[in-house]
Amino acid sequence: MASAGSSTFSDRLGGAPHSKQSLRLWLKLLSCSMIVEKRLRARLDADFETTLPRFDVLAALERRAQGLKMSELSESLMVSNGNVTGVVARLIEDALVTRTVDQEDRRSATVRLTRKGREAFSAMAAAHEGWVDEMFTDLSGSQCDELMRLLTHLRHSIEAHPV
Amino acid sequence: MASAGSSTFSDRLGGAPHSKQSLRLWLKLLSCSMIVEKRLRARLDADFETTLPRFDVLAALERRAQGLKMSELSESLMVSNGNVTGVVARLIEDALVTRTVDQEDRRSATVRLTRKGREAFSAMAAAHEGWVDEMFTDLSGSQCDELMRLLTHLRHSIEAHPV
DNA sequence: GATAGATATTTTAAGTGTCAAGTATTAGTA
DNA sequence: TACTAATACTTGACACTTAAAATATCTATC
Repeated sequence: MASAGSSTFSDRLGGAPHSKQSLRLWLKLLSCSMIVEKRLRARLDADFETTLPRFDVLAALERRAQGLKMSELSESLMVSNGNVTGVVARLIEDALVTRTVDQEDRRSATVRLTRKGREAFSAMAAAHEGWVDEMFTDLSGSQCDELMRLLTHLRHSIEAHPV
Repeated sequence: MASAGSSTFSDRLGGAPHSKQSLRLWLKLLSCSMIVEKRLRARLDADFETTLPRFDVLAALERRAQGLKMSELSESLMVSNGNVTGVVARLIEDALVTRTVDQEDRRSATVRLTRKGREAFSAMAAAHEGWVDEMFTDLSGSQCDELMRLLTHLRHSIEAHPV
């Protein structure tokens, strides 16, 4: 009693095939994340005249007083090396970070927050947390937990199935 | 018996305050969507020598045989007008779409898939659906449903609370 | 020590994205 | 009809993004 094509059991019960369901879920996930991202970008621009990538770099640095190498930054932010070069260059212009060539290994450089950078970031971070909290307000604590659990599961699935 | 700061009931039971929980959830959501997006971009590039924005434009057009205005495209893709201009220009170079000035209103133009565009898209769409399905494989149908339900709820929350 | 290969980063070229300003056209109105 | 305002879109300036090539430096080996 094989079913046609690649469809499975659930088809015959009127459910969409898994691939269609996955696709719809992916589009929903993407749209949620795009909307939130757009909001955050707009607020960072309006309230702090800065951008999300700049904020992300500051956030990564804030967690490490001893600074981060360029390559650690790009790995932690999941972006390319060349990308970080540009963003950091603009942060240096604004005196929010410093870039020091490592004397043990002169190929590599360490990026650190300046005092001004730390102060600017702490104001932004508080506002950022507030914006997210506001947007997520209608999710109860247990709904957040459940969503977190399912997304963790999803990430495992993604990582277990590199396409 | 007021709690300190802006924390509420749930704090005292050892849970994180809602804002921290929201923030963690947001970062998880973002990372899932970034990973999937990166995978899709890489596969579109490797298998079809194209990009996600191009694919998105073709997908929007494929649903409407009569074509879409530039402004309908930009609204449907949630990007700016100027952005669509560039992507469409490159699709025209590849003869995947046409752009026709409307004779009733010569300010506006309609973009349509060519036969070549339709054929190219249908191959890409099938592959795209397969990639997503593969990455989401470990989510059961009911987990997909639950995730979809929670994300819909989240989107309502976001839209009800414009920051 | 010289030289080959590995590593850390920057540079380059092309695409994507925004906003603001500009252009062309249409619609409304005195 | 002429003038104003609104609309649809493009252009320009800048930021972000990537992959690939280039640069600088270090490491290992002969």
